[in-house]
Amino acid sequence: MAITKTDLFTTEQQKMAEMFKAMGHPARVAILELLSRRHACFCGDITQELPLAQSTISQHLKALKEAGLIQGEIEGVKTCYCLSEEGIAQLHELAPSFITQLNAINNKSCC
Amino acid sequence: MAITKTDLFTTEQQKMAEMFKAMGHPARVAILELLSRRHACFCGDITQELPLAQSTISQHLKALKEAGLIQGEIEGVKTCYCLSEEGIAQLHELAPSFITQLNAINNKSCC
DNA sequence: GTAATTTATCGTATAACTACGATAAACGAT
DNA sequence: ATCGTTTATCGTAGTTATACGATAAATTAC
Repeated sequence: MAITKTDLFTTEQQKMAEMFKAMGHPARVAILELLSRRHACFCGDITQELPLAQSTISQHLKALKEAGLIQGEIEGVKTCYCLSEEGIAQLHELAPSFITQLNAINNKSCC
Repeated sequence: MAITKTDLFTTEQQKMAEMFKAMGHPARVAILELLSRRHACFCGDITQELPLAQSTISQHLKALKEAGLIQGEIEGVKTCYCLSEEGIAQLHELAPSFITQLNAINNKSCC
């Protein structure tokens, strides 16, 4: 994130920004959609679906995991990924109300 | 964003990622909240509210503007910022359904 | 034990982000 | 015209992101 004055904002603002940032790449949006449709995926499955190298996919998975949106379970040689219950719950708790709150009424007379 | 294979994803995925990315920083979350509350702000107002330098605020405003979420109108010496009607509409159109779609049921039996 | 499979990590190159001070540009007021 | 105000941009430094190939680590299969 480069140097970020993270301690100067509220916990909610930080958490929301963290989740939004994790979703701020087309590949990660696609991964979340994939996990939502197929419910559980091995890393290899995702690598097959997306036009990116395996190592790149792994990095995106790591980013989503660090943001708490997904979780991974090692199953023998493979690792199975799925959406994280707590992470998605927190996303559902914070994001929609924030987004809904944004209203651009009267913007024709912006000032 | 560094090198992004942007043409390998759908337009929706790209647009959503672009907006999420724009909201992926606490300062920009705070700015959006501020614009939502006060409806219109000069750059100076925001600089007073947030603990960041004026040039940094200006950069964040530029990022939000390039993502289409806000707009700015020059008013004499000052510039007045407010939420963009089209941008917020697009956000409302894409983001909630995407977020709601994400369900982490049965994740106890992840695989 | 060896080989094959799967995934994470390392190394690397390039680009973007974050932050700040300093400066330029544009307008209003005097 | 000059000065003060406001904002955008430039320049810079340090950090992070994106992508890939190569390699390591762990398990399965033989």
